[in-house]
Amino acid sequence: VSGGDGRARPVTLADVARDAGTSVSTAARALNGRGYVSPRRRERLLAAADRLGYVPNASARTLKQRTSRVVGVLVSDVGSDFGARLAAGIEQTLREADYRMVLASDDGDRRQQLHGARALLAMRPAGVILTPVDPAPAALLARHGVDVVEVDVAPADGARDGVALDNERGAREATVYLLANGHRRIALLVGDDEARDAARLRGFRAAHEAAAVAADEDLIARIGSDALGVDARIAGLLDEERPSALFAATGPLAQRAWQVFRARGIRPPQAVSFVAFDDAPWMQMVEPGVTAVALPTQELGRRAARLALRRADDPTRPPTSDLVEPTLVVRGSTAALA
Amino acid sequence: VSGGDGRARPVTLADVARDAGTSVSTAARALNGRGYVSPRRRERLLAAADRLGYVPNASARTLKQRTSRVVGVLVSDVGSDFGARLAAGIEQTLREADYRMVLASDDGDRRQQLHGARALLAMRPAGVILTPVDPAPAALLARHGVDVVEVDVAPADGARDGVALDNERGAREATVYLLANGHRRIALLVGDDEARDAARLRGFRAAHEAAAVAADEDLIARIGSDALGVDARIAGLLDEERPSALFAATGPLAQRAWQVFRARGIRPPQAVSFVAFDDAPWMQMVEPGVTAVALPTQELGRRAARLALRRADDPTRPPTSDLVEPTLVVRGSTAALA
DNA sequence: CTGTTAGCGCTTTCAG
DNA sequence: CTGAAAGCGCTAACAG
Repeated sequence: VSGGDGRARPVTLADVARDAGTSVSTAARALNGRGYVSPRRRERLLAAADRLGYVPNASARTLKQRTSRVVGVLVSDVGSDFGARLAAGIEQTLREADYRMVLASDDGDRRQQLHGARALLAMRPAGVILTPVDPAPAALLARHGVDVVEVDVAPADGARDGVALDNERGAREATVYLLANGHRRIALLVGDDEARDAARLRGFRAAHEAAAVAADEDLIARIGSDALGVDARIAGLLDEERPSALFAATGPLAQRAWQVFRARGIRPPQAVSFVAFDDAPWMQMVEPGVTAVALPTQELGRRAARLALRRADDPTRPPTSDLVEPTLVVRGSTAALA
Repeated sequence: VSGGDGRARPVTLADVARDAGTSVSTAARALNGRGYVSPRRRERLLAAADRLGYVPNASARTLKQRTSRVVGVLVSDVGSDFGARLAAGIEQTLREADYRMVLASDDGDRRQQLHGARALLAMRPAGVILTPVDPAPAALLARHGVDVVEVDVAPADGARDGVALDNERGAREATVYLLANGHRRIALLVGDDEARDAARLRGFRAAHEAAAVAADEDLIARIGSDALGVDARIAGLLDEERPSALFAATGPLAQRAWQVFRARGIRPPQAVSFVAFDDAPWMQMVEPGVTAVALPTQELGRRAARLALRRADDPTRPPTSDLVEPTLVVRGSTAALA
C-alpha cells in the first residue's frame, strides 16, 4: 500500500482531482468506474489516488445515495455457537460482494432489540438480517423501508424474505434412522418452543406414521432445557418407560441427557441408543461419539446474506423463503436393536 | 414505537423542525441535548420527532463530524470459538456505550485483511480492534489516523493500545498444579507460534524452576496441531518417555491428545494425568472432565472495546497494554501422583 | 468526454 | 435562547 503520510486531514476526491489536474466529477467517474473518462486521465487519477492514499468517504457516498453498503445483522447472542456460525456465513458472503456487516445483539432483551434496530436504521443499511424473537424490530425496519431477511423462523408467511432450517425433516430423518434400526420404543426429549420444537415433534411423528409404528405419548417429553428438574425428568423417562432409544431434539437437552448418562454409568448404545439434534464439537469427543443431526448454520447465514443482497439489487422481486437441510451424522451412540 | 407510516422519504431533522415550528438548528440542539433550548420547544420537538418516527441519519452526522460511532473489528474467523467470544465481548461493551460494531474477517488471508482495513477506513470509525496476524493492516489504519487496539499479541511494544491473555501465567499455573500434585515427568505439547506458544513454554519452564525441578527437554514437543503425524508424535511421547502427566498447551493439541487417549484406551488420570490449555465445552462433557486453563476470551473483548472507547474519548492518553488472567479449572483428568 | 452545479442531512459557528 | 448560513465529501444531472 503506497502513499499517505500521517497527515491529519484525510485525502478527499478533490485532492486527487487537483493532483491529477481534473475536476472532481471526472475523478469520481474514474475512481468508481462508471461514466466516460479518457484512458489517459483515468490512469493519472488512479495513480494519484494511489499515491495520495485516497480512501473514499463512505458517509458522503451514503448521504448522497441514500443507502449504504452495509447490511445489519441482529442476533440474540454472537457468542453462542449458532450466532457465531450464522454471523460467519453472513459476513463471508457480504464480504465477497463488498458489503460490510454491522452486528448487533440483544441479550435476549426486547428493548435492546428495538434499540439495535434503530441504530441500524440510522446507518441506512442496504438490508437487515435478523433472527426474530419479537416481531417489533422487523416491523420497525420494514416501516422505514428497510428490507428485512428473517432467519430460522418457520417457513415464512411469505410477506418477507426468510431462510429457515428444515427442523421437521431433520427430526424425521433421525427418527427414521432409529426406526430402521429396529427401535420401536423411542423416547423424545424436545423443547417447548412454538415453532422450532413443534416442527421437530412433527418430524418425529411423521417418521413413526410412515413406518406405521405408533408413537407412545408417554415417551414424549416436551420440556425447556433450563426448566428445573430436567435431569430428573430424563432419568424418570429412562427408568419408567425403558425406551430402547432416546432422541434429544435440542442441543441443550442432548447435553443434559449425556450428563444423565454419565451420572448413571449408562454408555450408549448399550441399554439405549442415543441421537441428538444439533451436532456439536463435544459429540465427537466423547466416547462413543454421538450420532447427531448436523445443522448447516453457516450455510444458513450465507443464504440469508444472499437473499439480502438479491433484494438490495431488486427491491421489487417477490419474497423468497428458503429452507436448508440438515444431515444426519452417524457415530457410535446408536446401534441396531438385536 | 410510535409514528412514521410507510412513506418513501425518510423523516429528516427539517421535517421535525417544521412540524414543531422551529429552525433546524434548534431541533438539532433539542434532539441531541447540547446547547440551549427552551423547555417548551424542546418538548414540542421531542414529541414531533417521536410522532414522525424520526431516526437521525448517521452518515450526515459522520460526514459533518468526521468520525462515526462505529468501531471496526478485524478477526481472522468469526465462526471460531475465539473469534465469536471476542466479538461478543466487544459488541456488548460497544452497545452499552451506544457504539456500533462492524465486523470483518479475513479467511487468514493477507489481502482480505488489507481490504477489510480499507473498507473500515472508509467508514471513518472511531477506532479499530484487531487480532494481528500481519502488521500491515494496523499500520495502514494508524497511518490514516485511526486508533488501533491490538488483541492477543504479546504485551504490546507500547506503541499502541493492546490487550493480551497472560499466556505465560496460564501455563505456569497449570504446571505448578501438576508439580504440586507430585508430578515430576510432565510432558508438554505446545505449538510453534513465536509469541503465544513461546510464552506458554516459558510459563512451563518457570514453574519447573520455581519448584526446582529440571524440565526434561525430551518431554517437550513443539508441534503445530495441523502438522502431519501429530497423533504419532503424541503416542510416541507417551510410550517412550512415560510421563506421569501430559500438558497440552493448545486447544487443538488437547483435542488431538484426547483422541489419542481414546484410541489407545487410556483413561486419565490413570496412567497419565491430563491438563489442557483453553477450556472448551467438550472438556466437561467427556469422562472424566478435563482439567483446563480457561481463557476469559469474552472479557478480552470487553477490555479491548473499553480501550478503544477510552482512546476515542481522549486521543492523547498514553497507550495502555492490558493483560487478562486465565484461571485453572480442575476436573477429573488430573490426580496426585501416589 | 469533461466541468459546473446543486444538493444529501446534519452540526456548528456566529449574529441577533 | 434562536435562526441563518456555511459546509462535511461525494454523486448525478446537465450543459458544454
